[in-house]
Amino acid sequence: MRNLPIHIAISPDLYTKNPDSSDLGRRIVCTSIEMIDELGFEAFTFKKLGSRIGSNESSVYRYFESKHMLLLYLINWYWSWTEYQLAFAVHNIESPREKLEKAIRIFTQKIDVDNSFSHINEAILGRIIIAESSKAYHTKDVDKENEKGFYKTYKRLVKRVSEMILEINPSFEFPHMLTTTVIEGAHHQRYFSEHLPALTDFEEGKNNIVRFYTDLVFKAIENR
Amino acid sequence: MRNLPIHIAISPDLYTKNPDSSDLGRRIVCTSIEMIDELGFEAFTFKKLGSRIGSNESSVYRYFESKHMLLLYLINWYWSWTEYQLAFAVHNIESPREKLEKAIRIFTQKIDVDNSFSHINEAILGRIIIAESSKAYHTKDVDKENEKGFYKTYKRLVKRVSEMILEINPSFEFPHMLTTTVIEGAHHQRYFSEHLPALTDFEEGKNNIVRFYTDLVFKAIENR
DNA sequence: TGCTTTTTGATAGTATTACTATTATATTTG
DNA sequence: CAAATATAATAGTAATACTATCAAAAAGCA
Repeated sequence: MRNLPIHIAISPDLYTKNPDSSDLGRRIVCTSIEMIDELGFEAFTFKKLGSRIGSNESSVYRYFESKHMLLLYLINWYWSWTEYQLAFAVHNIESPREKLEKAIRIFTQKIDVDNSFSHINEAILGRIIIAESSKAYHTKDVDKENEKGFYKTYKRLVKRVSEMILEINPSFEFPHMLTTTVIEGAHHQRYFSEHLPALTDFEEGKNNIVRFYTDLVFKAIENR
Repeated sequence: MRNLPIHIAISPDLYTKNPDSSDLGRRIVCTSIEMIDELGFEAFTFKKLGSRIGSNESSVYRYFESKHMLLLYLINWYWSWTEYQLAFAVHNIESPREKLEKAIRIFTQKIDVDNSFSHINEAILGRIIIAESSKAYHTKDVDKENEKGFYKTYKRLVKRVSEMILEINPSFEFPHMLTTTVIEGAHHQRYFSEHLPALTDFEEGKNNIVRFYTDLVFKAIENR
């Protein structure tokens, strides 16, 4: 997938004006990624963002209704991008086990920059997803927002991986649980490894997160 | 453990004045649990809490420095309570496998009220832990707060379960990862089952969450 | 080129939040 | 009963998460 100019389409429900349609919009997105990473989501404001990009608050509001909608946009962008990574990784691979192994690696390995999408730094965005994405759905509005389709990118990805699992073992009862356990779990382990190391068994360069979850999945779907 | 007046001690670093030392303090804690559950953590304020308990904002601030510290207090209370549940459940049990199985059940089953602690409703508190607890450590201050010991109750619990795992298989490489994967994972599944069912395989009354994670753990620690 | 439409920028304003500070009034304790 | 302590009431502050308005700049196009 490297260096191919693939375009990631985001549902118009997630923005007021498409940030990909103007230079200002793209600067809003890429600078917001930097700033959320630097300041954390709570300390990040549209006012600060506006002044950093040499514009102002009201211009940002013309693209995104709220901070929260911007976060949802970023999350959906990230999962769409991951979906492409996944599609590319399993392309032309026959073996269902090999396909699943590649998928697990994508979710559990360190997130790397992908040159295909110039203005977005996926490594930084990955850190935001790890640290902030749960705040997007742990809200009193989840149900309403779920109906509006704000989480559909993630759900589609989970469905895709679940199908890979069923390809290997069609009688496995819990493919969705296993998939979300791996995706969310890997994020936790990455976060813990940096901030709460007592909660993990991370060791630099030993690929423990990938190894742990790969082993976990293949043992789980085995018919004893 | 039912109906025994066990006392849960919380580190004084987590409060300004011990809420367990006065009637007002206990009302602050138990009413805050109700209100966070009703309103969600972001919409919950000390002002609203003060007026609900027939007191006011400034009185609440005398017990807790901030909303965030109150959340940390609740989280530590919850994990201490879970630690008691765990100790009680494995007491007098010889078999390491049976002990671990009981532990997994405690983390994955539906949270139930425990009559031992009159003023706190553990079932509601459990919902708060599931929906809000990740907000406590996904902050720019994690490292500082970790040094101050604000997460030590949770870390101690994870350590305890990790030791149970190692009792069964001393050569298992990732006991902490496995433990946090189960605890955090089970919380996610409970949340998803209510709000994002496409992400899980929950079915009422079929005990899928307990079954899934029990199976996952025992297969994972097996030496193939 | 001029003219219109659209996009952006600047300023102002609002309600609410997350506090702090002060002081008066209860309540407890010695 | 006095002194100490706990609580309640009020006021105030800086910041946040927006909304509204309007002028200036840029883009589209005849």
